Amino acid sequence: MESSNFFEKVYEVAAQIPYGRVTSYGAIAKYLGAARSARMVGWAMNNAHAMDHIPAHRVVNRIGLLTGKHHFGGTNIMQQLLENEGVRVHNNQVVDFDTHFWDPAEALKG
DNA sequence: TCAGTGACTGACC
DNA sequence: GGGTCAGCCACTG
Repeated sequence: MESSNFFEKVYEVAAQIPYGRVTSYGAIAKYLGAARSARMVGWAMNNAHAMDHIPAHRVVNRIGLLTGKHHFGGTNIMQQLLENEGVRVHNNQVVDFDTHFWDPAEALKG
């Protein structure tokens, strides 16, 4: 509701990741003013797993590595989801990560 | 209640 | 240039 909680904000940011784009845990954490709490973003994503409107597969680590793919119930579900959106993934890593990178600080700045 | 763990990151050596 | 350490905070046993 008020999104006063850190997790709530993480959900809102993650939910606004455009189609075919990806971002990093640190980027979200930094946008929320908690760059040191990138782990919390990861944990939030784990909780976001229950959220249907949270594209957690669009959130990867700072180098575009699909570190959380094992949390999708499958072995390469996360990769398939990204590839389905036009995001090339190779060796569990997003290809041209810098090109597909979506910075919430730039898109949601205000 | 205490201690360990984790979908990370930046700094240090 | 690559490996290691510490910090961050919530959840579980």
